[in-house]
Amino acid sequence: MSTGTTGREQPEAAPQASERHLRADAQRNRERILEAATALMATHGIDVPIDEIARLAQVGVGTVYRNFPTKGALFEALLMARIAPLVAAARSAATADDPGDAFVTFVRQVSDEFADFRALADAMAESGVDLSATKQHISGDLIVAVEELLRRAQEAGRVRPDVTISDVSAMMAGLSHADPSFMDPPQRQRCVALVCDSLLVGARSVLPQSDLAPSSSIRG
Amino acid sequence: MSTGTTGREQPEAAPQASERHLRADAQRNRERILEAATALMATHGIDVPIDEIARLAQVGVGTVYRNFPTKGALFEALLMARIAPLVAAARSAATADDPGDAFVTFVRQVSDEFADFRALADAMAESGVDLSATKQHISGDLIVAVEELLRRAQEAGRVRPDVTISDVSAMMAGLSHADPSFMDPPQRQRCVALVCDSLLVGARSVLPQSDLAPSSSIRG
DNA sequence: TGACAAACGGAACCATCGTTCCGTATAGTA
DNA sequence: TACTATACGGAACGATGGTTCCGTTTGTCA
Repeated sequence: MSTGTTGREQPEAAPQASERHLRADAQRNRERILEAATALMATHGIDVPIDEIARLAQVGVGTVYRNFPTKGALFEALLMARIAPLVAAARSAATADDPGDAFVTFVRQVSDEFADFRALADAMAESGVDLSATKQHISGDLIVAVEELLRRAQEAGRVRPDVTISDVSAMMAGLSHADPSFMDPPQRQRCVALVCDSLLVGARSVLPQSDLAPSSSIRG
Repeated sequence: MSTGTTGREQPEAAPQASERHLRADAQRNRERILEAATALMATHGIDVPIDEIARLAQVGVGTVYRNFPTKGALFEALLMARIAPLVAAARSAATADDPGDAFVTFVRQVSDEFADFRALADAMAESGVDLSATKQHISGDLIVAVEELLRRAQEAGRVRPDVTISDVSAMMAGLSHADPSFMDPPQRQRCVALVCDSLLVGARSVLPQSDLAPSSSIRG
């Protein structure tokens, strides 16, 4: 694994990752595996067994292991494919006209990604454990990008100046709990709004209505 | 154990076992098991193997299973012992002179409990799955108690009127991620403060200093 | 002290899951 | 068509962990 260091492993489908010529069936199977793994890890997270991925992809487990040396490697490949767009989004947000709005939009985007791909939330939850070099590198990029976004939003006076990148990371990790299995989308949006309210200067969002929460609160 | 409040524990798990007369060694072993399980689940969460609990308690696994029919039952017994004081705390907070402050104190208390007893955070995280009748009953009590506390704090004008009990539950579930394994205590306190800021009316806490997060936020 | 039910310990059992191995099938090519 | 490197499938392996079983030990009481 620590060979090469060309660093051009493209997780998504990775056609050029194989310099050598892949047989047609091998190419097709690789794509099927990535598809199946994406579908299952989206809903079931990291805990889905390799056997099930193989079955859904209609290949044997051996074929999965021929493409990815370990389950972790497969997991990581999918994860990187998910994180890369977030890095791009954070970078783009950092240069937006209104960094405050861009910050909020980015937080919502991350939460959406957690909901769409449970395995990402899993990775966020178990933050710190068994991160490979690649994963650390890319998620490092993410941190750097968010740091810049945060700085801009603070300079624009939209995000509280006493908030740190650690705070933002931690609050986002908290949001990773907002998976659809026990939280309906409106509730998740309410949480995002609340988290943003806590980070922004003088913000008080109008919380979206939730199905599950009939607010019979005190409002007369 | 910073949670204190009421230091008393109620290790009632197997109803019929507590009814009939227990042999002296059986009684001692039962206590040892509860002690060992508490210690291990506090740091390692629900994932600690029964064998390790038995070893620490210096008993065989069979003895563990004679006291608790399944691992889940043992887990649940410990959990209930942790939740009961929180229910009491919530009830007492609801009648406090300043329900706003009491609300904040309670949120902090829950977060402390998550940090002190990782298994509770695990349970909060996997919210909804395989809750037994007992567990549902007691955590139902907790919800009711927090609901009352929330209502009072809203009536006092301290908590935003548009916040629901679902919001509070969800935000607390998010805080359950704040386990010590990747978050130092000051960082956890910052998160609690941020969450409270999002729920309270016009609140903007002074965030406690974190070891890991030098507050050179806007970059000096 | 002797008898016996209660309790004990931990080997064994079973299910799950990641990973490996190897005999077989096939895409690509001459 | 025949040949072979490549790829395939899935049985088998090993580790882990929850649970059961049973021969042995021990507390209790007469």
